[in-house]
Amino acid sequence: MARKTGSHSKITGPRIRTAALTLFARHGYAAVSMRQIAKEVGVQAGALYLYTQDKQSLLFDLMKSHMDELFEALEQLPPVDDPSSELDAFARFHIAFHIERPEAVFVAYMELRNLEPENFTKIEEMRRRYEARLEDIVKRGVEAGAFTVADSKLATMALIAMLTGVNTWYRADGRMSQQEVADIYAQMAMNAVGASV
Amino acid sequence: MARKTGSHSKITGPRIRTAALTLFARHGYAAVSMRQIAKEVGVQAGALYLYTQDKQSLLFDLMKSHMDELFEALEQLPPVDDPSSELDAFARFHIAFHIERPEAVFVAYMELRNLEPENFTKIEEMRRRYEARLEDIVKRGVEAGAFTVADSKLATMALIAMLTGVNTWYRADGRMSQQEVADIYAQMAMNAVGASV
DNA sequence: GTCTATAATATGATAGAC
DNA sequence: GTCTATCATATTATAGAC
Repeated sequence: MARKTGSHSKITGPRIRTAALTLFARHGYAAVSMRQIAKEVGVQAGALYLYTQDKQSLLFDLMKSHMDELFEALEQLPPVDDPSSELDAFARFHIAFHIERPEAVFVAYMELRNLEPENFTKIEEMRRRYEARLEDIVKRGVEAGAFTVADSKLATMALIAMLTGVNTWYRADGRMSQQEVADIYAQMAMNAVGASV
Repeated sequence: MARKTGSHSKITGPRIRTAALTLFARHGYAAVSMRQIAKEVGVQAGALYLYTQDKQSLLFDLMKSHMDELFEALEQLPPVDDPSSELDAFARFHIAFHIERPEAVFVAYMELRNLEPENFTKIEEMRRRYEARLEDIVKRGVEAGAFTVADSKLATMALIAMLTGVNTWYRADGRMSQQEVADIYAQMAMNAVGASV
């Protein structure tokens, strides 16, 4: 496996992805040109096509990787017994995961409409699956008499929106630590479904 | 004030705004061309510039109008005495207002990053003012002993995110009426801040 | 693996005819 | 008030040199 002079395939690929993620998050997919991405990486525009089939693939791969990471991390959650502990753990997990990668979260949500139909379907399906995980917890809590909600589906959507909303205002250099934020939001999530803590 | 044949200034202006709003919501500001908007309206691209200074003004005017309408509607809310009733009324107002104009809400949030700096500042200031109205309610509720929250600012952000989240899934032809949704969400909002209903 | 050059096309905005 | 034509520029993506 001889390496040619000037070859950087192991490093350039990830740098392109990082630059694209940052630029897409800041200006939006449609507003960012391949030349901007190339400039950020320090290569010419043509070189990008050695690492991605086209601009759309670049976006899709970023969103797909984000969702893959989300599920991978979710599987690491230690199992707990009662629904209240489950919801508490999920809330804390969701906040920790999302707060740590604001750009990816932003792109995953904001750029859905810029995905071509079949790519959109794939990402939507993954998002649906993730929400179903939370809905399961809510439903089990209701069945066990631990939660009081008028509608499990609506409660699930309300919880997801509330928890993900942290990303709109949280700053690492703000007045609160990630831990404090997670504590407070987990409590509000529990309250929202009428759980006693 | 003679009117020339073929003059439609009274009707074309609003139609341009409507078309732009729909297209911006569906595809994003950066992805929509002036020619697309013109085609939707049924005029040539050049004619758009009789009604808007440029593409950026078109976006800003849409967002500004949306925020103006929001405040106008908020002022119509009948005053109530206790903080619990105030929060209940605000939650119902917020959902009703946002659920009725999904495109404007979507654009107002998603296209913030495509506003030029001074336009961005103006819209952000209005958004901040709206959030402050809710924060006031939360704070008064805490002082009155009606709510139990760890932090008023975080509770406010959590409530706004939860309530606005309705727009991500609500469809007029769905299984629930707007009234049912408002009832359920208002209840969850009250729960979240530990209010007894 | 990266560059330069370029094809093919789209863009925002304006000028001038009607 | 609207249209056609156009300017000046930017876009994605590819071909071929090194």
